[in-house]
Amino acid sequence: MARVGLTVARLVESGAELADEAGFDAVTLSALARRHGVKVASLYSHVANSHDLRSRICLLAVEEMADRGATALAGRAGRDALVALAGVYRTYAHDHPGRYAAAEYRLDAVDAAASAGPRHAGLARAVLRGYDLDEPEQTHAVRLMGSVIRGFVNLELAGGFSHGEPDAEQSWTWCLDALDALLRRPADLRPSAPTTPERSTP
Amino acid sequence: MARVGLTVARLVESGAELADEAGFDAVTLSALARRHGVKVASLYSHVANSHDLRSRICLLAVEEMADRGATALAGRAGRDALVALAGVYRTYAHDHPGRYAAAEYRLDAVDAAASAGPRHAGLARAVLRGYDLDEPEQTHAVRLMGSVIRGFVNLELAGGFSHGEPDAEQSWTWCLDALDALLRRPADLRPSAPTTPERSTP
DNA sequence: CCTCCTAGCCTAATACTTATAGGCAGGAAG
DNA sequence: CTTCCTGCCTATAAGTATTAGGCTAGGAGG
Repeated sequence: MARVGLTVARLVESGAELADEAGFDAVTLSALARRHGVKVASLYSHVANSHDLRSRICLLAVEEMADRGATALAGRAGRDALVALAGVYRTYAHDHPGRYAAAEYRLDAVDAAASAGPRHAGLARAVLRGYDLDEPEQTHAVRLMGSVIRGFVNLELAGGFSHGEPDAEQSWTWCLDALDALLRRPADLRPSAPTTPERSTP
Repeated sequence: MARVGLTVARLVESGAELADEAGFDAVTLSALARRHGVKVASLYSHVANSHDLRSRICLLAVEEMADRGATALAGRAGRDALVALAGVYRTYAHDHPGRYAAAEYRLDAVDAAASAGPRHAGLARAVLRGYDLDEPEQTHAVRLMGSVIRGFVNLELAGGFSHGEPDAEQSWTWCLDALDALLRRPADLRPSAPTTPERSTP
């Protein structure tokens, strides 16, 4: 097919496309070889094995998301930034479900360190600059933010909200508003503030 | 091995054990047959195919979690209930990572409907009875709750919080406290209340 | 007691995916 | 021109999924 010759980059790219079309599980060396009109064994000159291929697609997805996140965050702050960043992940997941799934692929420690994982944490922290949170709390907030976004997107993609009255869109904005409100609050709302003394059920 | 003879139930159960030991991906008909000292073809008398097997394990996990959730919720309300239910999922995920992964397995619509998915929604709603939320918002809250829990657990399991200063445990209680505070608030904090007029960045 | 039937496991065969080893051809470098 | 190296190939082998068909022990019925 491709008269250009194979390349790691090209393989990873078409692997990502394949993932988006047929699911990340469908990303197989055989399928990829077929797609390039080439024998399976030939791929081993470019990637070490199928895990290597999948890892690279994972890295690609993580990078792409980080890039878009950085772009989206430019010139925004506060709630605006929060909504923008969260939107990036959700949109990416919708547009590229296979890549998004790839991004959750279990990397080994080496790749994980080299991955753009830290960049994402940086983006989250950038958003939080718009709210004033001190150090122990800021990390908690980063994690909460990540949890909400990832959890919502996963559930939505898994069809968890499919047959709901209020459509997912509304819940999405509601959740982000809630998150924003939460982060904006001074110490009174946030935990580690004195918890009200356990009112038990009426 | 097992002199008792195979059974769907037994296969699913040992499949779940296998998942916890070696990961859900390792749950294969061959592996299961090996584990039972039986030939692969024999399994086809009990399960339709490997997807069927995995689906059943998924259903098992979903059921088990729902059961534990229901138990945990008995006699609890408000924050107490929230913490208990969330704890059930997190603990289950830690104790049975393979089953937890199985629970995210993509079921086809038929199984999905029959699954205990609705039960989980019911549990979430039970928790929310401790807070007073009216209908459009209650659904949003159910989804937010689900997102936070699932997101946090997934990230934690994926090793996302591994090298953090504040350990995951602290972030977990912080997040739940935040969620509790958020749900407890009257209309003022919650969205759909008038949003402050977009203060842009300084 | 004998027959028959069935449940539960088996062998055999096919296909697909991963992986390794080694071969060949054509262009770049000397 | 010769050499070598890159990039693809064939051949081979192992693991998994799935189907077709066969064998057997043990219970139901006569």
